[in-house]
Amino acid sequence: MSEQERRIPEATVARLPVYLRCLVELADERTPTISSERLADMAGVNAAKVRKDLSYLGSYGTRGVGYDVEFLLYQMSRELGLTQDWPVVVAGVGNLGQALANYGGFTDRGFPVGALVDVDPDKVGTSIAGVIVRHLDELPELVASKGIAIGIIATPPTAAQSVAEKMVEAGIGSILNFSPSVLGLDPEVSVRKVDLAVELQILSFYRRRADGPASLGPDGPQR
Amino acid sequence: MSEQERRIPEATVARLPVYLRCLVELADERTPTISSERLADMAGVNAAKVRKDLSYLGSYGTRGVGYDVEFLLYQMSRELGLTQDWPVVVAGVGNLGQALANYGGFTDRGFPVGALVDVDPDKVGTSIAGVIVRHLDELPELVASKGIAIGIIATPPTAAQSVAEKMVEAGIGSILNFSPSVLGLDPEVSVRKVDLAVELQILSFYRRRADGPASLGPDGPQR
DNA sequence: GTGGCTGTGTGCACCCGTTCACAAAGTCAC
DNA sequence: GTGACTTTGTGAACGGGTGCACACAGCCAC
Ligand SMILES: NC(=O)c1ccc[n+]([C@@H]2O[C@H](COP(=O)([O-])OP(=O)(O)OC[C@H]3O[C@@H](n4cnc5c(N)ncnc54)[C@H](O)[C@@H]3O)[C@@H](O)[C@H]2O)c1
Ligand SMILES: NC(=O)c1ccc[n+]([C@@H]2O[C@H](COP(=O)([O-])OP(=O)(O)OC[C@H]3O[C@@H](n4cnc5c(N)ncnc54)[C@H](O)[C@@H]3O)[C@@H](O)[C@H]2O)c1
Repeated sequence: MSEQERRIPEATVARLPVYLRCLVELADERTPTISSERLADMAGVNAAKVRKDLSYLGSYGTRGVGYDVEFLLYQMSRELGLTQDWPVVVAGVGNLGQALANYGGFTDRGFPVGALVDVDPDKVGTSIAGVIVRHLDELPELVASKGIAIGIIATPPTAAQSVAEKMVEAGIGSILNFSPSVLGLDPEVSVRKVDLAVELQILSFYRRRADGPASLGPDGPQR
Repeated sequence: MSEQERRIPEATVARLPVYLRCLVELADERTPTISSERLADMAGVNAAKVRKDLSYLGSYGTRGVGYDVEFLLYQMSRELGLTQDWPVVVAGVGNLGQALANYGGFTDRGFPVGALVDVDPDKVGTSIAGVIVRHLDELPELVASKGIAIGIIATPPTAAQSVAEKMVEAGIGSILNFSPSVLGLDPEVSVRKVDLAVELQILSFYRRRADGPASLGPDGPQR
């Protein structure tokens, strides 16, 4: 696995953020190195999988020792594009949108809330977590001026498709969709969907089956 | 594929709720039948996949015609265990917990909020969406009296593991975890995790790669 | 009834991802 | 320097999921 341009498998990409969080934790407690075995435990996956996943980033381990936490943390952040901030815009500041806007965890991880938009005149102009809610129509200017890269959809499902299209028009190329609706967009645009009702229904399925196999999460086994 | 006990693949289970939502939409607009092709379009998947998925439920289609919407809806609801309600408890009524409690979409889909629990004395005793917040310690009685089947964790990550254990002790067998923490529980317990920061980081990865392949969602391609 | 048409159900080949197992690389004690 | 020990990196086997392709079931028109 030399220094060529490796293509990282989809499944691995989905696990990198989990490893990343483990590494942050380890770095916080000043652990200098970590073996694939222990990291696997923390992340709830198989050790061989950890090694294979990490090997896509490069041969950063030391045989007989493990991985240098700080170094791996840096390499992984770089690979995930987390060496820079990615401001997000939240569309729809209802129940969920407000919770997202008030949540500090995103900003901490490099995803500051650059803008909030809604169409409700009662909401436009109000301020949430220090950010003033703007009208959806101002999206293009907001995206341009704040350097917004990611759009989060927290509108009712009926509005989702049109909001998504406006985001794409405004230059956004990555969308996280919380509404239970299937978006039809240019395949160039990266879309991820979080559908809470779907999660509950999957749990319901396994429950009904008198405890079938422990369910798997979005991206592999969970613990 | 006779009337024997079919084992439905994990990947199929994750898609059934998506089909279900499409069917509900179709039923609402009084569409009598639907072809795999059209349903595939609506769900954003491949038509052959739809047919194979549906075939696990039984041979409910009519060749040359398609599937009877109402009938399929019923069969699928039954298979997903949605012919009954599954009350949920939300642990942690902060930003996210309150948004969840206020959200009507769960109750509509058969997942009423049976209880809310927290440990903050300022929150215990208050009422959210008509449900009084109780102390975490009351979980066992609440689970028993309200027939709660599913636990939703919306506490800070540090509390997640201990809350999860208390849920399991109280008799809960299915958990939806919103905190960014890896839970270690009896494999009998079904756990699903929704980690918003992970989703954003995955988007960040593909964005950095100057628009790699459109990302895939939790369970397959998305649109 | 017959023929034509539409769309299901599924066999099959392929691909991606997982896991095992082990050689090689590196560390450390002496 | 040598040897024992630890842990990586990866080849190879396996398993599950996807999507093509097509036989054939069922409907409709006449
Ligand atoms: N609240 C939850 O816990 C929760 C859980 C699961 C899913 N969801 C989904 O998230 C979405 C939002 O849920 P919610 O509870 O926050 O709903 P909500 O009704 O509280 O808020 C929706 C907000 O979107 C705004 N809006 C409507 N049309 C818009 C448009 N075209 N552009 C911009 N904003 C617009 C509304 O003014 C409102 O402020 C829904 O699709 C819902 O299904 C929410
Ligand atoms: N708010 C969001 O939009 C958002 C987004 C992504 C992830 N999350 C995750 O969801 C979780 C909750 O986020 P939040 O923003 O609502 O946090 P929050 O701090 O607003 O609320 C947490 C609540 O949990 C309660 N709590 C603490 N310990 C508890 C315990 N042992 N048992 C029961 N309740 C307890 C607190 O009293 C508080 O009410 C966090 O893990 C966070 O990382 C939240």
